[in-house]
Amino acid sequence: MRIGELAALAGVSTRTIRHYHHLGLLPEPERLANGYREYRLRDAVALARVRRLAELGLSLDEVRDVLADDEGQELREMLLELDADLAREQAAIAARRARLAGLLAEADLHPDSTVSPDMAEVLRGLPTGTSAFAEFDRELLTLAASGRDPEGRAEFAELLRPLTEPEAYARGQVLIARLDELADADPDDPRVAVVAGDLAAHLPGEMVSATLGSLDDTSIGHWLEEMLRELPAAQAQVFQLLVKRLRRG
Amino acid sequence: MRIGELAALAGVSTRTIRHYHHLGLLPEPERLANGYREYRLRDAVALARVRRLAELGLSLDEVRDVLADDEGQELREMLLELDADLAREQAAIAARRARLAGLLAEADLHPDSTVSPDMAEVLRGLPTGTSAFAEFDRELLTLAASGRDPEGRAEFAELLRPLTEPEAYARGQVLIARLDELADADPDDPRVAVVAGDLAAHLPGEMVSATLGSLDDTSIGHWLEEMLRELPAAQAQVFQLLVKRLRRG
DNA sequence: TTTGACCTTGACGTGGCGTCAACCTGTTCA
DNA sequence: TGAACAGGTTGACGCCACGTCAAGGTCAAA
Repeated sequence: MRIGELAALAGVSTRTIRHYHHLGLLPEPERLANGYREYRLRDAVALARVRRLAELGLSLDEVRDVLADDEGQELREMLLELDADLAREQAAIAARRARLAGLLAEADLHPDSTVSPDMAEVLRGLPTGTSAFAEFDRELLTLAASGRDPEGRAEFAELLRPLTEPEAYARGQVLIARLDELADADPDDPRVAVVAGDLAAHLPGEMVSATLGSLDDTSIGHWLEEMLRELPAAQAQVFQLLVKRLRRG
Repeated sequence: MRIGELAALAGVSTRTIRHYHHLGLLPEPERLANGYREYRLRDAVALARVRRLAELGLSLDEVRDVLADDEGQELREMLLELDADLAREQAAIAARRARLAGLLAEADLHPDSTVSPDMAEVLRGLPTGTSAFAEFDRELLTLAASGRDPEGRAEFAELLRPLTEPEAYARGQVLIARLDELADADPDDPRVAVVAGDLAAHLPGEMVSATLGSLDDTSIGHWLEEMLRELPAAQAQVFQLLVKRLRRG
């Protein structure tokens, strides 16, 4: 039997067979006078064994180990380990499909659909285009949300939900406008402290405590520092004062 | 923010970030005077988007397509396709785990456990070591079984089950011995036809019809021809006669 | 005689980075 | 001051299970 026949019989490519020879998974058979490999029944059986193990999901290295191992011990261990791997993979795929289902269920095809549906709703509360500060806020929130797992994002969106209600929404628009007015102001401008105070009053209590908790994580605190450097000095100062004020209670 | 900080923030390696720059998934940020990349908030947001899409299972090429696409149309298509892929993968993994469970449930750790449990039982009916013909038969059966899917193997083993019953088992041993005696015989030896006839009578009717059906497949017929060339001439002749006789009814 | 189907070896491509290597920069500690 | 150390830079190879050329040799059929 020549290599093409064996390949057709086993349902693999000739390249695959030669690959297995190269890896030592399959012994090289006799050669005919013209150099062609001449396969016999035992080669077909050996190839079928390799394929069965490979199709179970073992790597070719593992297949070699199993074949080299005369007792079934190693095989059993590998199969157990493999089953555990597959179970994990299965769970991961299920989780991904769940997220996908959530995204697909949303008819909303705005680019923001790459954040979770809940977050999309929150972000719509921010004015677009007109306000540099709102842009900053949007990015901060998007980033903060995307660092969490799906349920974490839902919780996060829940913390922010009070800001989407009509009354709070209107106050939020005003605050954003007042922050934008500080774009060119001095950090010592008296309006800075006032806005910081109003902002502190505006934010939902639960959100504040959750945020302060995570700010105690030094890496997140450091990261916020970095980000504030992108804001005009007075606006950054608002945030500094805000954090101080919130920490005090 | 430098690359290490961004990497820590996003939960990826610096290598990953540079890789995304290379692929054009992430714009190269400004450089500091020393050549270091200086990242800003928008880069962190962009990276988070790439990661979210990649973690959903899109390839990086697909991520690039989605990012380049301003409407959500392409994203929606990809997500649908992706979900179908994941569903297929899920089914494949479930099938593999089912096979694994079957193998693991068998306490039998003999090397033959790489064939299905049913087949292992059938193969135990063949004498080991003493008979070259039995060895051939074992290989043929193993190969024939391994070319099928799990339920196909179960059906196949079921066809062969009559041969494992005590009476048929004893007759089988005798037939194998008689075939071994033909190892050095001439193809025209009168015993050849006799053994072929007894063999035809011995094989289960359902197995015969199923086998003849598949032999009409030219590739399988050709394959059997190849395999018979490994047998001593008289034994091969037995098979040729057997097939002729069975075909006639 | 030519075509066409097969075979041979060898080498590069795939994806998503990990992991060197070889070098530069900037801070910190003795 | 110097040396260590923790960053950064580009570039190149490694991984896995083969797919896919490339550049030929072999053999049966038209």
